[in-house]
Amino acid sequence: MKLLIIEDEPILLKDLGEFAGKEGYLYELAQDYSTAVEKIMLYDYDCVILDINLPDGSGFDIIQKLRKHQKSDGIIILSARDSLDDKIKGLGLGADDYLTKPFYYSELNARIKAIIRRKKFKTNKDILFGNILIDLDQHLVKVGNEPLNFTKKEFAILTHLISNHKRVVSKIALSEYIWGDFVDEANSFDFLFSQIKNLKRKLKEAGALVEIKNIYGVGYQIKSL
Amino acid sequence: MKLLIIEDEPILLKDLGEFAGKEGYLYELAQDYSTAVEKIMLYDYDCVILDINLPDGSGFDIIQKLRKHQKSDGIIILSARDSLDDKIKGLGLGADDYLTKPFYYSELNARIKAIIRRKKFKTNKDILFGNILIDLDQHLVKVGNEPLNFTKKEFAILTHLISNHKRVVSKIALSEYIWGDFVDEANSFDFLFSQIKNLKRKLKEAGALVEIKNIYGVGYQIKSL
DNA sequence: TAATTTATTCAGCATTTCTCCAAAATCATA
DNA sequence: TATGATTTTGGAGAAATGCTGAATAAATTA
Repeated sequence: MKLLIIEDEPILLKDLGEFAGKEGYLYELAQDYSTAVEKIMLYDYDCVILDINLPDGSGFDIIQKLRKHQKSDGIIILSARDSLDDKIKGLGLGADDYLTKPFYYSELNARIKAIIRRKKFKTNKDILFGNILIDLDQHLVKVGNEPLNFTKKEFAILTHLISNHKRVVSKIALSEYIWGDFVDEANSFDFLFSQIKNLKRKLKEAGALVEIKNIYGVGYQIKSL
Repeated sequence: MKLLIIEDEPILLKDLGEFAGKEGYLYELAQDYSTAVEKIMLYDYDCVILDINLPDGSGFDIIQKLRKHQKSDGIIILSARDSLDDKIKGLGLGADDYLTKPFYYSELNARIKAIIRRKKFKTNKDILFGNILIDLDQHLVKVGNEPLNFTKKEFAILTHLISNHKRVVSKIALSEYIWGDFVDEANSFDFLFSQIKNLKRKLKEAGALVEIKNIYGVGYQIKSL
């Protein structure tokens, strides 16, 4: 579950980052328009949180760029102005939701979760795969009826595999999703293997009816048994 | 599925090679203009990944040469400059897509797959031959409805035969396609025979309604039964 | 700050794929 | 049919890829 947070005001940006971390999201930060555009063009996020007023460009532009390039990232607009015009314009360009500063983090969080549910899993309900139940609201995974503790990265990998369960996710794509701009210096996927290992172990111990399958030389695919 | 990667910057070239290997492509590397031109004229690639700025010649030239000689290789341009002019010029000369550095490998990969689908198989959908379904996205082959595991080389041979199913593919052409500039000291096609052997076995075991036919002294042709 | 949890790194082991070889089978045609 | 060339087949060992457990580092929490 990965967010991109775009906000020029440094303190708010930092706070938003901390909020994201605490809530168990993976995230990247962008402080200006050009950084944001670069990141958006290069990679897929589950949800983009976007300040409309940036010093070096318009947030509306970013929305347009995303949609023009068929990116399906969720978009939540933050704006200081409580302007109905801005809201209409933003939603018209393809944003998914709108929040006026100041806002409560709980409010932001609720909207992020709603959007991710809708966009990434295309449902409004909890996500069920095999006997695995993902409760986005609580950032919780249940196997059968027992809650199971996953770390941030394990959770991210698991949900990413589940939302892409119809395809093989390559090691590179998975690594980029989890670790961001991924340079493979050591020519090794050791860190990915480690995460996958723990994920598999926990799933097995809990009796999950799913299998994370390796496709030799390519990547992984999750299957329900 | 074979790529030619043209890039003068050694580290990026190496990284691109590793990426290609990891994603399950066959590939060759060229570090300069003249090597690239030579390879392009001699062999066919499914997709050429091309840095526009080379020390000893222009990437635009390479595109022109390819198109002038009716080669149908897909072409993806890499460029450091985010110049609209370059993009327009490249696409005008016959390139298929464009990517600005830096880029994420998952993004590059998505574009390669889209191009190969369009160019090699002239379709945007999955490829169906006999009861064999090839899903390029997943690097997956289904026979009937059962997924079947092929190795990188088996997969490459199978798709190459299928995309050329209307003619006989010579042993030399197949070998060059799989093993690159293939020097045949012992005049032996042992490598190829080994691969064909396994390919045939897997297809047979899975009940595929195709036959890989040997044309004595020439090569192979795949036929649907 | 100390204690605890999470993430990364590494070396050794396991598995899968590739190469190479040799023997058997098949083919073309003299 | 006999002959040499070509193809098929089986399998051993090498190479590439993936997995595991333990040690260390980093981050988080108390």
